[in-house]
Amino acid sequence: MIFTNGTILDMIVKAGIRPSVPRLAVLSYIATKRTHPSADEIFNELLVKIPKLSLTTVYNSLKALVEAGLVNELSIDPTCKRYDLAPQPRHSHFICKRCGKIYDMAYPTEIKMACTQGFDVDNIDIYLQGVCPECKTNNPK
Amino acid sequence: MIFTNGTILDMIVKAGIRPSVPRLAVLSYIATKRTHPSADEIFNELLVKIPKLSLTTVYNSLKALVEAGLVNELSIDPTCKRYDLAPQPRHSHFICKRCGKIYDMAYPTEIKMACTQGFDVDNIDIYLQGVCPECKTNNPK
DNA sequence: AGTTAATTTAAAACTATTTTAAATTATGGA
DNA sequence: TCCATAATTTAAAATAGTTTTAAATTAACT
Repeated sequence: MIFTNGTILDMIVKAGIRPSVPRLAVLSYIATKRTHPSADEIFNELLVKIPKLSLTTVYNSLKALVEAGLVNELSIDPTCKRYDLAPQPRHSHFICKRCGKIYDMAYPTEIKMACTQGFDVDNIDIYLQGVCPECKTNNPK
Repeated sequence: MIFTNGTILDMIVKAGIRPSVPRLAVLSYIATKRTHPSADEIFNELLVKIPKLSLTTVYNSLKALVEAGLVNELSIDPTCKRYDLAPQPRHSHFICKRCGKIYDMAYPTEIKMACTQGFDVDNIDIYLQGVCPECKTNNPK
């Protein structure tokens, strides 16, 4: 088991889905790097270690991991879906409009959501946009 | 000027872009219906009144309106971009996971965002997911 | 070991969006 | 008003992300 460790394996097994090599590798990649990668990024990175991997398998694995509740799909990037490890402390996401990098940010200590009467709210995503510190110095407008 | 009224025309002129028929129609549609429509929805609805309209023109118009600050692009729907009238009181968006309809919701009276030091935050989008009142009664799981 | 079910794969299909280049329309000056 | 120029629209093709399909492979269970 090269691409993962006990924790990743445990997560998948406990979630009740089969711990195939691609699923372990995909979840491990998302959990280790914390880049909120796209399917394409995951595919290209894993291809180095798993030459037979196909992009469809990455999509399949992501679908299984999302359905199992191990991975969250972010829609912060208008060009493609991004993926984040689900069992994390609640947090917001920031996308830099210069470099496109996505950062974790603190979740508001309190959100006063008025007027949700009658709605069953399962989740609240908070997406911030702006310029990251790195781009402010290295990539000024 | 069939497809608009003084307000829509004024908005476009004041924003400094040319008030072409497609732009007036697109902005008018977004402003009148408040369905947070996709480019495709806008195209199909307007096609009835403007038979020569092309989908590319709708995309072009949306791009111009977004750049002019009159329209906001929402990424709440993972399948396609949705559009909302920009000069509105700040509000959140709710997407129903049963029917896909998007609702305006109140914006939090206060968001305590910690840890944004070093980041220039231009915008904060709040996307809620869950089940809308209508689906709770008419479309139970 | 053999059967069945799940997963992976490559290929093709699909959908949303963008690009291209030509045609049309609007604008501003002679 | 006419002409030149610039902006906009259009249809077609291209692109990009994702999904579907069906066959091949792999794992699980007798």
